[in-house]
Amino acid sequence: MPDEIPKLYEPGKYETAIYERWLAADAFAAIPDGRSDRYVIMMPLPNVTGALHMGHAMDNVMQDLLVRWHRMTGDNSLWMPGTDHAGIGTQAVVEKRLFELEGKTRHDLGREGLVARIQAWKDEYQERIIRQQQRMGCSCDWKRQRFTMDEVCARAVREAFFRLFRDGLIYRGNRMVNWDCQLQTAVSDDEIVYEKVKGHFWYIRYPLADAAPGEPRFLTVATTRPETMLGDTAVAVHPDPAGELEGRMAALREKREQASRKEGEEIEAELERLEARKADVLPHLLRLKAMAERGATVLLPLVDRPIPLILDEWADPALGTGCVKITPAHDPNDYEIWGRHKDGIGILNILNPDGTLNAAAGPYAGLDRFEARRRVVADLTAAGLLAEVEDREIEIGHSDRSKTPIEPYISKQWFVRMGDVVGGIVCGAGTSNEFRAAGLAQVAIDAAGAGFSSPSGRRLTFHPDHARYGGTYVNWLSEKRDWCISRQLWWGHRIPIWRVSCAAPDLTKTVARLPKSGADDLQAWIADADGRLFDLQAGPTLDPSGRYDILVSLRNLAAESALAAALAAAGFAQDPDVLDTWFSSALWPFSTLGWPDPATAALGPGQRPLGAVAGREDCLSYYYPGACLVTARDIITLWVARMQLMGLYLLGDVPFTDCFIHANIQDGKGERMSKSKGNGIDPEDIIEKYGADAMRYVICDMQTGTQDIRLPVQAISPYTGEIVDLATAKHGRSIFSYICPKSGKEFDVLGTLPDVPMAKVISERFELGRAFCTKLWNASRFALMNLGEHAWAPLALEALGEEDRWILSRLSRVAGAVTEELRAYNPSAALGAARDFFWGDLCDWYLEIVKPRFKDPVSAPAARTVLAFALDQVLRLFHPFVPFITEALWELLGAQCPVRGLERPLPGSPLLLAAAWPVARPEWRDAGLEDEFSLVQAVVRGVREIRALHNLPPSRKLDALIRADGRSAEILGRMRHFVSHLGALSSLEIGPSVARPATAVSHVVGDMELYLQGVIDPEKERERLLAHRKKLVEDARKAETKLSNEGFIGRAPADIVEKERQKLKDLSNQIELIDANLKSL
RNA sequence: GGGCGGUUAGCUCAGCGGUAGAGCAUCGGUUUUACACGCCGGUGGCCGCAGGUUCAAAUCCUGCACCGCCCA
Repeated sequence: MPDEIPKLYEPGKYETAIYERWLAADAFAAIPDGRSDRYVIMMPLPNVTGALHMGHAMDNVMQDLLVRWHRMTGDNSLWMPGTDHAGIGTQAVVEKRLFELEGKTRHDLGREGLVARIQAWKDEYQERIIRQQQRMGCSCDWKRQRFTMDEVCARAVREAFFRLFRDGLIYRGNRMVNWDCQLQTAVSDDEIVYEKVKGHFWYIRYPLADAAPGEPRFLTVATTRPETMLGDTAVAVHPDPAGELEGRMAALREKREQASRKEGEEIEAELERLEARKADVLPHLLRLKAMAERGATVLLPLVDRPIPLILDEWADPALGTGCVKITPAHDPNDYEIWGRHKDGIGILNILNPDGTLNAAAGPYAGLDRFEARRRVVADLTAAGLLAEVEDREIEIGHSDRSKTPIEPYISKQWFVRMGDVVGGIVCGAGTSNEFRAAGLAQVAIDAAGAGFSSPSGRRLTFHPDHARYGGTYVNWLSEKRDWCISRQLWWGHRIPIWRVSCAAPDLTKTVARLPKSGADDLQAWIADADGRLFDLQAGPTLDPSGRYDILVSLRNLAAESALAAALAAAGFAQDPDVLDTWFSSALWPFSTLGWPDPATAALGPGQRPLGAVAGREDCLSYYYPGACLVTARDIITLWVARMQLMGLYLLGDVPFTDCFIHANIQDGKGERMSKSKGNGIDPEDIIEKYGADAMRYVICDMQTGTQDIRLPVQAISPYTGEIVDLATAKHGRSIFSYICPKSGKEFDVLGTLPDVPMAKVISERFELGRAFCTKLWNASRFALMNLGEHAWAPLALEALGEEDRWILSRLSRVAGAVTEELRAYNPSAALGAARDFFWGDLCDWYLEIVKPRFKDPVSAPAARTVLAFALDQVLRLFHPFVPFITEALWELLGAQCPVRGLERPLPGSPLLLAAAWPVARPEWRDAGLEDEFSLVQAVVRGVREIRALHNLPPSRKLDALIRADGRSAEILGRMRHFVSHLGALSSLEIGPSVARPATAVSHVVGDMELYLQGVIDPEKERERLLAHRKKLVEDARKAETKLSNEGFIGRAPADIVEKERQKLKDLSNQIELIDANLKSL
């Protein structure tokens, strides 16, 4: 049987079958049982926007590593998989395709039609994503797979929204958004592309309404968007222009002191410019400031609307005219200024959602925004109010989807109140974990602090650098900015609010029409324009001239079907918006487990039940809170923080206690890898070329700490099949296409050019992983070939050879080290420790030493027992990193050698996935023996070095003598057969008085000297000795310097000083020996 | 503009007070019956720059330069 094992491991032949065996055994299943140790990972749900790339592979492999390890340690382990509907992202790609392929907009399809299209897209990509994850080897419990819009998740979203709303933590208010006038929707910041375009800076003169004699009659403002003047509600000047200029200049003078010459010139020029402004502009600004202080007004041209002249530091006296127009409804900065001066200035929206001007624009109403600009400029020119026009390059944000310029636009949005609230909030209301907190953000901040105490006693820790990532988390949360949760989309969870707007006197009448039944499932508030909430009875106490909203939230679908019709009859309409995707993903750690009621969760066919079954707890109480969240840095604020505050608020406990932040993957140029940039790698391409384990191995090896990873990428030419380095290849006609250097033909890495073949993007870095798998395969193959018809029998440690005890000592050490490194979230170090043991100790030394024993009937059985045991442990240690190949070898080892162990048989397992994790055996540790072995290794390395230098192949046996005494002589004598065998020696003499034969070359190893006969090139030998001597002398000189330093002798710890003395002594001895050898050459 | 990182061998990265490391690449040697995707042995570093703290600095502190990321 072992003879049939092929020399090369071909992953493609094993991976699918092994994964299917795991699935058939339901080996990833997580079911509550009597174990109190449990390990829960909630997968950071990938978007269904597109397929996974290497960044996801990193994320998934890290999770699989942790969960497989914990499963082997005996924890009841759940890895919950799932996908995210990714509202804006998915709707955007589908709408974009719809337009490109069919020329249709979403309005042509209607809400239901579009949602059906997106659903189809989601089905396709969800399937693809799961396939990718399964090919990577992810050991998720697929029978718990969720999608954020599943019924079970939707119910949780609804319940969470209802509770927040009931507790007054949700409101509707104004917000400036990026508005796409063509698609008539708000778009997120990352969907805006900024382009430099040629534009103008228009200088407009505004008359001052009530200038006294000696006061200026005009002021000038500058703008790139003159039509927005129609929405101006103020003009601002700096409150202390003189002081500001002086301060600016003082700072520059100070900087000039230390600046380089070139910088100094620049600073000098700037100082001169400011000096000039003091003369030209400042007097004017000072007069304007005085006017502002007495409440002067500006008469807005073209519409003759009086607006106040105000004081605000945003108006920079060092720039432009020093005056700025304030258009709060159409500029984000101005909107902030409005926030600071709410009592003094108004806010005026002049745009309709389609980009035409509305009634507030007076005579310009109905014009398109671009036409309005032309008309405004023409009219200002005619009125003689256009002081100047300057050409200028402007950065303009364009919608990535419609390619039209984005407008800053005020709109009504829904918010979650993040700040502290009067009276605080109740967390975990109605649970045994109930406690009070100041507010949502604050409780999430507290949970990451050392002093946090909640009823559960758990808190959140980041790895591998809590100070850094905890800082990111706390800093962001500390802003306590309200969370905008509404999106003007059709794909997502509809906001469960019905509302009607009415005048204050009508409030009582409308409130009376609200349905009476099911009051527990209905929460209603009266809200004013700023989002302030009032009791339903508050109507008579409110400003009678105001308009108010009545907001109603229905708790669940049952309430909706019972009450929605009555609401509609009372004039209420459901809000058309959907919730931010992060709202549903924030609930992921418990919505997936059936919160608020696992017993009644609506699951898909074939899914595992969530409620209590046959004496077992329900899944929510068993698996919440989870253990670890695995993700990348950029998700800390978006998602980690939101999950924390939702978990704390709704369940009274952190959703997970540990958050492992892994690296991001960049390409060879340091750019973040993404498929849309053309530098992304599809994990399936790597798996096909190198194997899933090779990919996983390299990913684990790269995850060293907090450092992002550069992964240079290459393409496989579709013409020649050769590998093309994308960093150096010439581009074709697009930046995503390249020229194959051999064939001169063009290929494409994105698949966007229909007539150009697509190339797969890979990275040669994965060769390393493939080499490792081959090594593991072959070492196992060798073991299996030599284990023979091995009948297991117990073995006492004393019955073993020195090499046996040595490898067991090393094994015990490494089992502890791998575990420690995994605990410290250091996969690279864990893998490195296992690899060094396996490749270095086991393959390079132990296997080489025991080879002869397999032919010796006396010493073979012990060697076989130890080897089978070592291989068993190695496979277990590597399994979480490289699960497929180890599982395949486990089966072969089990067939060859079903019982393994030393003093007693190890507990077996048909599947390695379910086998027990190795534990360190302190009683096997033998530090003395390891030291002795190091000495033997040093001697063997000495022999090899001389062989290499003098071109003496191992086939040529050498005669060797070693001058050694005391302990060294004893050790070498005892292990002389290792030296003979590994050094390929024909004879070996060891002793204190061994003399150097005249024809021999000599090598100093510690306090010993090694003589090898039959070496002939004295010149090479001389060079080698001199080089060695040089290094020793250099080290000795350093040591001498140190030891002659009184500070060192006096202040360094005694053991350090002693070590240095010993070192110098050793070095001096070695130099003496080398000198003697040089002389005798 | 604010915050957080990074800069160590040709490349990708460890090390984070006590003699500069790994893998890949490179250069020799090696087809010895597990493995040439292997084995054996080399070469290669003012640890970004400038100051400081310390008996001792790649490691701690300050400043500068360059490169990233996040937020405005």
